[in-house]
Amino acid sequence: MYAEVLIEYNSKAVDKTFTYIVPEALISKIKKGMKVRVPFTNKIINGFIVNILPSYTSEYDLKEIESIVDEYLVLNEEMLKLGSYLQEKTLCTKIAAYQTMLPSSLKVKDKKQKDYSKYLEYIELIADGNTIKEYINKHKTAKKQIEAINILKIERQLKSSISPSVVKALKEENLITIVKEQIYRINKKEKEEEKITLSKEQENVLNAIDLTKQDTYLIHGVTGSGKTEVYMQLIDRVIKKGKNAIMLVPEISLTTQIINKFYDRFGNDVAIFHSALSDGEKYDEYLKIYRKEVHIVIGTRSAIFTPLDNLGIIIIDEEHSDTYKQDSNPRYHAIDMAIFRSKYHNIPLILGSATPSLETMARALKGVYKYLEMKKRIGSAILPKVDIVDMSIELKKRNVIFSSLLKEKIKERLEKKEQIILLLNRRGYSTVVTCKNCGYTYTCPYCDIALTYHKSTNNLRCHYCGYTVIKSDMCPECQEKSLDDRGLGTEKLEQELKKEFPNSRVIRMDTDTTRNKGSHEDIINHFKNHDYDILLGTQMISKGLDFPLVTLVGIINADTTLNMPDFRSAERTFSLLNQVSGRAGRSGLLGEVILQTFNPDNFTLSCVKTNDYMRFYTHEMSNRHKLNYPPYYYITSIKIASKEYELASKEILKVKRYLDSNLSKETIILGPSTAAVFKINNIYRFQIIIKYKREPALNNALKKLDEIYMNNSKVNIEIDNNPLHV
DNA sequence: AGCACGCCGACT
DNA sequence: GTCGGCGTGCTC
Repeated sequence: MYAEVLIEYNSKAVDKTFTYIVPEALISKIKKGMKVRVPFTNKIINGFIVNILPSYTSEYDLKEIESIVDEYLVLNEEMLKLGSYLQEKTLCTKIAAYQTMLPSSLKVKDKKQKDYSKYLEYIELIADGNTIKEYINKHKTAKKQIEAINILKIERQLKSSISPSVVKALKEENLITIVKEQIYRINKKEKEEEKITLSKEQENVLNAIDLTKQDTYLIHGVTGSGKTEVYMQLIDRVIKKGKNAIMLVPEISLTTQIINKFYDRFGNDVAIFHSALSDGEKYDEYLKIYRKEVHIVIGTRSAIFTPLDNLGIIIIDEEHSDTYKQDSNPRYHAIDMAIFRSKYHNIPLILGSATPSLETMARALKGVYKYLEMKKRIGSAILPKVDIVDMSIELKKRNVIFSSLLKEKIKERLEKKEQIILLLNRRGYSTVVTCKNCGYTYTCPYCDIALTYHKSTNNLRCHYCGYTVIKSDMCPECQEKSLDDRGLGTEKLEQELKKEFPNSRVIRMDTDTTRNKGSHEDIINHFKNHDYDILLGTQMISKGLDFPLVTLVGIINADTTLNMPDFRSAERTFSLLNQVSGRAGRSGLLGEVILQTFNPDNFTLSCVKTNDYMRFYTHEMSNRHKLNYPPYYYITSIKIASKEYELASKEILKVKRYLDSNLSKETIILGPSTAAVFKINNIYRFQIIIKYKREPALNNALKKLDEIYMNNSKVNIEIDNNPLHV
């Protein structure tokens, strides 16, 4: 017997199968999808069996498989197919595709698999009554030992509860034994039964979903409309049919409240997966799945690969979230993988959001996805009232950070003992130049995106098409010397807040204050307990949080996201502001939102004010149509990276020429231009953007380009299909 | 990826 | 005359 094996070297040069002889001893055990160790050149390394051949003839002198890594760790047929789909979609190596499908703790690092299992050790009495009596009579002076024996007669004890010297003595006499029991790090929670009455809208959505066949549904429900309850009802029905469910959430640490709801409802039937788990915790959760002890998996992006068989439903909450696209290789989108799996199992895929991505919405309106709507908040809660404040007027009153209105409202809430959330989305990595006086931002006349400032050359560039303009000292709009390329940060805001409201209790949540494990949860719990009055933070405060006492949301500067140099900045702004606004007034109390901006007439912001997704959608779609952006066109970005500036700029031109002559006339090839992050670690990056509606030649062209640079150590190529950030 | 082989420059 | 630079190609 022979086996085709993929070598665990993530390199294009060895991205093919190598055939090995299956030794006699392994023939009965070997399976497709198994991880094995094989001799390769002069080393023993890991590999994956992707195929088994009864016979094989070769000019090579074939070697034998050395051993099996783990008999139980087998990628099933579905996973093998999903892997090759992933590879095809992202052009990554085959081995990288399979590796991303396994949790990192189960990847074999080097020689030996580490034992991640966690145990509790118990001491049990094993000797019979007579032996014990004899022993006690012989050792009347050993008080501690006798005491231990008497306790153990009643019940076995944790090893740690008895002194090691006593244990040693009793063990030597064979009176006791030590039993190791594996435990899970994340433990069972008891179910809490509660009576649920569904709203009419929730009922309607549930009834519209057919669990017996594949369909992709979009549940478009406003914040607080009770989508989570719908998910739980669906999962409940699926489990009752004896099937399993996967639910993806954007970031678990930010959605602890949802997780807790699931624990309350389903108890120990839930396994969770996210990057903040330790390797051991991941191993335990994986084991629960492997042992078929759980029916529900909740996790972030990579949880779409959990090898649950007999799937009954896949749910993707907050489907518009950027976190579902991996921004390193392989650059896959969880929704694509979910569609593949739902088709494989012939089961429904549920996409849920208050602000669906334009791509998803367009598909829903075209009937590709089934569209379900939830327009009302549950119970007595109504959507908050949104006020827009023009900061350029406030600036003249010397209100740099807080407008008079926001100050007044904060004071009011503090007096009423209600809570406040303040959002300050710190400027991203791109340097966008804005006028502090009038809010003017440099934008590209051709691509309608913000230009990026390059300090070294003092000019502004469009990294889509390469348009360049010199930065002037004065604002081209209002002629004031007030152009600024830096923004206000959360830390500064916290200080200002304490100055302005010295008696308020302020807690800050951003990447700096949440670095430690569990700190997210701590902050959320403290705020929920009303230990603090004001929660201030970046966009991580916008997701899935439910604080009944929050009645005011302040958006310090709505322009930071609006001005990101990306064609999706309006969409992201709408989604972010809509979500954070949705944090206000979730119980009976009326919520209010104060939105500070230099662009009070901005269309996106006006849609946030009226909470009008459809108006935003229609307008933004016509923009996308005019400028040939998704969902009207697909986008693929190609980046060339090299330590040598000259070489990189020369190679990107070659790529451009290649594409020009190999792609159809209808396809738009933009650039080359400098990439958004042009120079990191002394590596220069140039990029080309391809926009196309239908381009059958594209995949082959990309594969060719990939091959050309495969063995080039000086130049690297990065290809991203449907990039999130261009 | 990792390693061997191989073909040209500056040294004991 | 040799040591070593890294470019090229191969690994079942």
